[in-house]
Amino acid sequence: MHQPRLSPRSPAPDRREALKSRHRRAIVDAASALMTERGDTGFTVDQLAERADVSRRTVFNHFKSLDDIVLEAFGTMLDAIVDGIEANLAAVPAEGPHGMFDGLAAAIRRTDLVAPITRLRQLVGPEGHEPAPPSRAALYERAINDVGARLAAMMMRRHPGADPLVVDLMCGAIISGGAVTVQHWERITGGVDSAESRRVWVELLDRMIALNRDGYGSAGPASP
Amino acid sequence: MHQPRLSPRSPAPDRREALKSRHRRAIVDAASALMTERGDTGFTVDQLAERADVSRRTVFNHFKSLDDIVLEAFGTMLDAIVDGIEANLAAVPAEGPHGMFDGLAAAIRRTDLVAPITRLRQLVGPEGHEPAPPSRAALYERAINDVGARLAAMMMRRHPGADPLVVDLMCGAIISGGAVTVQHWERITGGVDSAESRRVWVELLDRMIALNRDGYGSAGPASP
DNA sequence: TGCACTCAGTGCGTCGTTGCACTGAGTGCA
DNA sequence: TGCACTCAGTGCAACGACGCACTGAGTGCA
Repeated sequence: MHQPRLSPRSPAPDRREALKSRHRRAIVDAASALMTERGDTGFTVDQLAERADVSRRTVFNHFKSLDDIVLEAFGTMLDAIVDGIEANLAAVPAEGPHGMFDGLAAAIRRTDLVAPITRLRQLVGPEGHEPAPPSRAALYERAINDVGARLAAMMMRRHPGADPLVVDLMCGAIISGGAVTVQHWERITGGVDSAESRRVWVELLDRMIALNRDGYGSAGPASP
Repeated sequence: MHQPRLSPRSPAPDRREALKSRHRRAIVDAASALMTERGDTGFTVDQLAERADVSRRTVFNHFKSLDDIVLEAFGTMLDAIVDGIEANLAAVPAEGPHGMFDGLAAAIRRTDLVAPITRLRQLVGPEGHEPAPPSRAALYERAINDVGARLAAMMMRRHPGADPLVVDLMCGAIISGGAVTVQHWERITGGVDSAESRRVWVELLDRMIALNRDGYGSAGPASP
């Protein structure tokens, strides 16, 4: 069932709509609260329903699955990532045939991706669970895909004449690349913030951006 | 539909019951608030529903009529009257064949009936509406009857072996007599509190009690 | 006195919530 | 490896709230 996100400034037309919206909001807010308190997404439907003050059946009347709720609860966090990138896009004018990509790349260089992506990975799969169980990995994957989709929507708004396929692929690649880069950066530096670890981040990010800019055609090892 | 009064100390067994109780309570509380604010019972169902945050249909799902709600809202006030009488009953031991009546009479002499009955009449029918419209008069009548019923219930608890018919008649007579006495007292004194007006009250109350104690057989004018 | 209006109260159908019993996946343990 | 348990998710029916159109009583006015 299609659930449009309700704008806070458009009150529901009647009491039924209001109740429905209120319950949906309460469920998402409860999920956020439980994630914040526990530091992970491993709460049960019963705990969520109790916290939201609805029945567990009602939870599934509003959402298809627990993962859907968690993703919705991630919404604010994911929006913050995209909002940060968008703010930096405005600061850097992009020109020339690669303007869209170069502008995006410049904005990403200026945006803190480490903190939110690290936070996301912690919530979805706590330390010591490498590799994450398939269900947790799938949730993380969906969250990253969601950021890509939101980034694409934002880029389409800024470049209305752009090819939607290209924008979708580009944004998906950039965000997935960002996530992989964070992962490598953590392996190399242990996730510790320092002048050296920031240098490593810039290097890895530049490589990721360059590979995405120029393509992977010559990405393999040199032929003998 | 029978609606048992829910004790605050017995939470509803499930969410449906809880919701039902919550809405019923909200309706009664809203009626109390509106009566207090307006100084009368002349609010509309729409105003009540809005204040209680339910639909006007829901109001009639819980109560048969607006008057039923008003009476329910009077509950605290009416209970206070009976509680006051009961407290004074405990202070005066009643002995002898007329012990029950004499004890009740003594307690009533020590209880302030003027304030609550005056308050009740003001809420039900504001000044300048004498005689009150039939509908308002009916509401007042039901409220007075309700006090009588509560008083009878309390007296039965204190005198388990008493004849229920006698107790019902006695309590109804005493309370109705009290209301009539307040009315006469107001006509004579204008409702003003003073040493003289209190003397008049005691005189009228004594006459009412004596008539009820001894019956109305010789109540008419003396034969020539 | 008839008309227009307000408001209490109602019947009926829809909607969202809820209770309950159930299935199946995943997990831990003997 | 089989069993018992937990938990996500589901189908179904009942319940309470709600929306809506309606009726009738009461009221004020020309």
